[in-house]
Formats: sequence, C-alpha cells, structure tokens
Amino acid sequence: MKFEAITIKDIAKALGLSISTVSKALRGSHEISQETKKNVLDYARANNYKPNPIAQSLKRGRSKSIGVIVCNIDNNFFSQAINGVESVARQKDYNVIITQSRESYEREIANSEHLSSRSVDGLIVSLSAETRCVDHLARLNAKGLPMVFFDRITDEIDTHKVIANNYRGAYEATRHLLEQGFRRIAHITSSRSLSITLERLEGYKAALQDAGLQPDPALIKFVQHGGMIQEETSQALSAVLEMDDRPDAVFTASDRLSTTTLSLLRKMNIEVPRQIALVGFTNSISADIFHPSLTCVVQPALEMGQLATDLLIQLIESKRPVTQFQKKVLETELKIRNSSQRVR
Amino acid sequence: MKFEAITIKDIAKALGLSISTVSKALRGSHEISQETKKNVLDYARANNYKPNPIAQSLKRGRSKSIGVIVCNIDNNFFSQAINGVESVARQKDYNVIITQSRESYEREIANSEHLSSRSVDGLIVSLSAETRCVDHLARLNAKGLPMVFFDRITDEIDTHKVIANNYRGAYEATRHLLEQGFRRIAHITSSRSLSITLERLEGYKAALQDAGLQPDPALIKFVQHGGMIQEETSQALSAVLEMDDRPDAVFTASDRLSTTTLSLLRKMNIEVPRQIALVGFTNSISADIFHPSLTCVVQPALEMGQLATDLLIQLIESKRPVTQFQKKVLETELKIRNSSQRVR
DNA sequence: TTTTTTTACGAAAACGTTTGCGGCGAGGCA
DNA sequence: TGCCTCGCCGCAAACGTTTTCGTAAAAAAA
Repeated sequence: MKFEAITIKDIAKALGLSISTVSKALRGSHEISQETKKNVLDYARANNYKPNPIAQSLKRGRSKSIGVIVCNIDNNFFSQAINGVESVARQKDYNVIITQSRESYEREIANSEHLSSRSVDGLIVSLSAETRCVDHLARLNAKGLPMVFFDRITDEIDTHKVIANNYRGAYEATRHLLEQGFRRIAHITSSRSLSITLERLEGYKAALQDAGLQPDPALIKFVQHGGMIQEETSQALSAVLEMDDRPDAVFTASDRLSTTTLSLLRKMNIEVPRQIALVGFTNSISADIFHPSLTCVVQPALEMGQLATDLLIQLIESKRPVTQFQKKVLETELKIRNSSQRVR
Repeated sequence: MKFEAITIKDIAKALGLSISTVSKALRGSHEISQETKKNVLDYARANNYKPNPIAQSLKRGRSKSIGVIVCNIDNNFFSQAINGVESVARQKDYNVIITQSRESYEREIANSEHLSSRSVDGLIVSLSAETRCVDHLARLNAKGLPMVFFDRITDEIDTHKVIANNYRGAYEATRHLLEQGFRRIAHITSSRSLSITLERLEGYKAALQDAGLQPDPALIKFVQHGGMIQEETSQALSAVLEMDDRPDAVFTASDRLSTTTLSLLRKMNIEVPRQIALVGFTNSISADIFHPSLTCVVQPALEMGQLATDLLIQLIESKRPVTQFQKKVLETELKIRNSSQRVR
C-alpha cells in the first residue's frame, strides 16, 4: 500500500537536469534561465508535482503546522474558535492539529509534548480546568516553541494572549439581572484555577457591590470540570437551591455549565424565569430556541480564534525574538432573552 | 527561534557508538547486546530523547497521521464524531488533521489534495453537500491512499463505510408522527446528492406508504447547503407553510436543519407542536431544553467516528491490499419529547 | 586578443532516521 | 592449527528536499 508521488528527482531525470537546478527553478531562483524555469514549471504542472512537505519540514526545520489544545471540541465556544483558527491557518498555508485535554491535566501534558515532538511550529492553548501548574508549557516555550493562549490563559508565561472581556461580560450580565429586580444571584462557575473563572467572578462581585449588595460566598459555587461531569454541576445547583434563603437568579459562567443548568432546572420542574432566573455564558447557536430562550453573554469565539492564530503565525515567522507581548481583549455581547425576565 | 532537540547523533557521540547502533538499540534490535541497549536506553531516557517524527515519516514513507474531511466542525454530529476519531487515533498513536469543506465542492477538493500531499496515511471523509462527482477522491484512492467514508458516503468508491441506519431512523421518526395522528408531514432535507438525503427520504416515504398515505412531492423540500445558509432553510420552510393544505408536521433531516427550523418557527410565532409538530435528526445535547423539547433521531456519532477510525487504521496497517470492504450500519435512537406530541 | 565579469548550471552536504550488508573478534568444532 | 559460526557493531545508502559552493561557458571589458 504505497502511495508514490512524483519527486524533484523524477523531473530532473525527465528533463536531463540536475536535482538542484530543478529545485531552484521551482522556487523561482534568479540563477536559473527563464527557459529552463519555464520547462521545469510546465513539466511540474503537467505532472501535478507537489513538493513533499515532510522532506521540506525535515530540511527547513519547520513543519508549517500549528497545534491546538482545548479542553473539548464538542462545545460551541471552542468549535467556533477552532473555526477561526482553521480559517486563518489555511489562508497562510498552515496545517492545524487539534487535540483535546478533556479538562485533564495529564492529557494536557501528553498533548503538548506530543505536539512539540511532532514538530509543530507553534501552539494555541486554552488551559484545562485541572491545570494548576504550567511548567510543561513554560518549558516548551523556554525552548523556543512559540505559543499563544486564548480564553483560559495564565500569567506565568509571557507571550501573546487573547481573551474576551470576561470581567465586563459578567458585570453586565449581573447588572442586567439586578436591573430586572433580582437580588439574590447565585454564581455557578468553573474551576478556581482558571483565569476565566476569576475574571468572571470579579465582574459578578463588582456588579453586586456597585448595586450596594454584599456578595455572599455561599452563593458562589465552583464546578471542578467546567460542567463536563454533569453530577458536579448538579451538586452545585442543588446546594444553592436547598438554601433557606434561596436565590432568585443564577448566573452560570460557561457554555456547558449554562446548558446543563437549564436542563437540570427543567428536570426539577423549576420554572425559569418565574421561580428562578438564569443568565449564562454560552456560544450556543440555539440559545434562542431554548425553553426559555436563554439570556447569555456571547464571546466573539471566531474572532478570538482568528486573532490568536494571527498572533501565533506572527510569532513563528518573526525573524528576531519577540519580547513585547500583547494581551488582546475582545468585547462580549449580552443577548437578552426570556430566561432573565422578571415575572410579576 | 529554533527549537532544538536531542538526536540520535548526539547519543551516538556521547556514548562513543555509531548512529546505526544507537538506532537499532532504541528499536530493540536483536543484533545489539543487552548492555549496549541498556546504556542507550538509559541515556535516551535521561536526556528525554524523542525520535523526530518528521525524519521517521520521510524514511518510512508513513506519517502516522490521518486526515479528516467534514463539512463543518461546528455541528454537534460532526464534533461528536471527531471526538470518536480522535480517541481511537490517539490510542493507536496517530495524529488527526481536521479540515472543513463548509459544504463546498472546491474546498473538499483542495482539502483532499492538501492532506494527501501532507502525506497523511489515510482519510476519513464525509462528503460535502455540493459534491456530485467524487473523482478527486477516487483518484487518490486508486493511487493507494486508504480512505473510509462515514455518514455522507458514495457508492462510486469501493472502500469501508460507516453510516447510521438512516432509513430506519427516518422511518421510525415518521411513523411516530403518524401514530400521533399527524397526516400531512413535510420533509425538509439536505442536498439531493447526499446519500443521507436519499436514505432518509426513502424511510420517510416508506413509513407514509405503510400507513396507507401517498407521499406528496410538494411536501418534500431540498435545501442545498444542508442548513448552513439560513436563507435557504427559511425559503423551504415558508414554501410548505404557505401551501393551501398546510402540513401539520415537519420532519427535518439534519442537525443544522432541525435547529434552524425550530428557530424559524418560533420567530414566525408558530406554536410547536400545537400548530405544527416537529421531529428532527440532531445530535444536539441540548435538545431537551429546546422550546419545545425536540423529538429527534440521534445518531451514534461517537461510535461512528471510532468505528471509521478503526477501519481506516486497519486498512493502513494491513500488509496486503484489502479487497473486501465493509459497510457498517449503526442504529439510531428516537428520543421522543414534546415537539411531536399531538395537542387536542 | 586577454582578462574579468556574468550567467547558468551541477556536485555535494545536510536535515534525522532506518536498514542491508560487511567486518571483526571470539568461541566452537574438527 | 585452521575453518566456520555467531554475536556485535559500523559503514553507507536512502527518504525528498534546500542550499552553499564550485565551475564551465558566454558576455563584457580591457
């Protein structure tokens, strides 16, 4: 089962030229005559010659591919972001290798090492919920592997970062609930170790405080695996629902968390928003057909993916070591729908 | 910005051995003494030696990577399927390179050629909605590139195929609507050229006929880009809704089509299922929180991805040319929810 | 004409592996 | 002692490129 393509050597033999001449002709070198160039190019086109990218990679020490590590591809936010990555990468002739950590620290390490040994030219990373230590990535970065973080970033590695304005998104979501008249707003969020968790938590707290309310720690629940394990979300939700002074609204901080919470509330026959209101962070394209339609903070996932890829390729192709890194913050959008409407 | 790792050559130099001895020791060859092997292995481990996969690819003519072509990763069915692909591939130490055709014939061709020139060892393909001719894939397959089709397959290329039992899925969905008392059931489906379209259409028709009803061609609408372009879906839906003898139920044949249809009905203020019932093909994990919760045919996406990958790797690693190909058909599951309940 | 420059090409090394083959020393056998 | 076998290892070619350098012949300058 061998798959053989035409090589430079074949062209050289066919045209009675040397390998190096053909190579140079193909790359348009000035030291080859117009006539020879034309001959080579014509022959190459006619025989559908495609340079072997593996040989090129070996020779050039670059593979023209970038690795992506996300927790989960089966998630609206990340699939949209990857869409963005893919579009930019393709346009600049890079391949994309996608891997999933599934919120596991172990798998994140394995993936990063595997990708680097596969000689990707750079990495686009969104950290797993379990990750507390980023040494595995710091090591690779120190060795010269360019990387860009997006969404779930870390302060410990100095490189480009792309995030949504999580603070503002959360602030506005919470303020919206407050404006609707809700007073006890629970916050169900992801693992404490994630940057997005902290940022969104701060936005939530600030909105409460600006409204003269004191954030109640009992109303803040951390879900270890970001909603991937339904049982965890269920426990967090039950905990706040069983409180004596039950909250009148919930603000969920991630995609999976939001849909799961809505689903659970429905199973418990708790009416949204009459008995409890809900605002979530989600990029689901179906949020408008949920029951009730879900008010949500939408992140510019596609743009984030594109921007991260742009920055990464910039890093990869930069002649001299880059020392000035940027942290791009893109605005979110609050889509107000029924799940947050006050019912009188 | 160079990223340099330790090579066989470094090990050889350090231990005063030849390159070939080191290589053989690392691969556990019998012609190397136990002692030397141990030395080499120990040194390699101590210095975190990782063979350069690019050099190995070049030498061995295999890249240990497989390419995937789907229309759209941002789609529940496909992201789940890719999940399956990734899990099996990873386990067998293959890389996965994912590309999207976005339902474009051109992009499908470009992707397949790009992947084959990237020397993937095999391809997992689900055809685009625009694709009518599969010569580009047939050519690659004839040249010896193993491939497995899933979901949207073709009869024109003889290789392994993995599909859901679309006929039965559609049959049961339609029968369910009939049992609920609906009589005029519209069918909104994808491009005529897709295998899934035909199979689901046949199931739909058969159920009607078995119930003594004659399928009405006017009730069957084909949407060219499988729901990717909302306007097309909107037109198809409007067409059936504006009929004098308006249908009392709709059966949508794909993921995006189903969510879009529900969304559109809602925007038109048409109550589901009171004014019109709906059953869809979808793998959305949120179908239970839709308004109304959506009765749907669920495909075993994960298993399909896993199976396709198993078969592909089998093909890739087979010593002798495979001539007997299988077509695996996995059962779907009908999840009955509110959108198909008869309201009296 | 002779010398210098330019043009156009080829030889060969290199990227990091794998692998067939040949060699060398030691031990076994006659 | 001579021959064969066998265990262990190194040499070198190969995978398909890119790139440096060398070198003919042709063109320009003297």
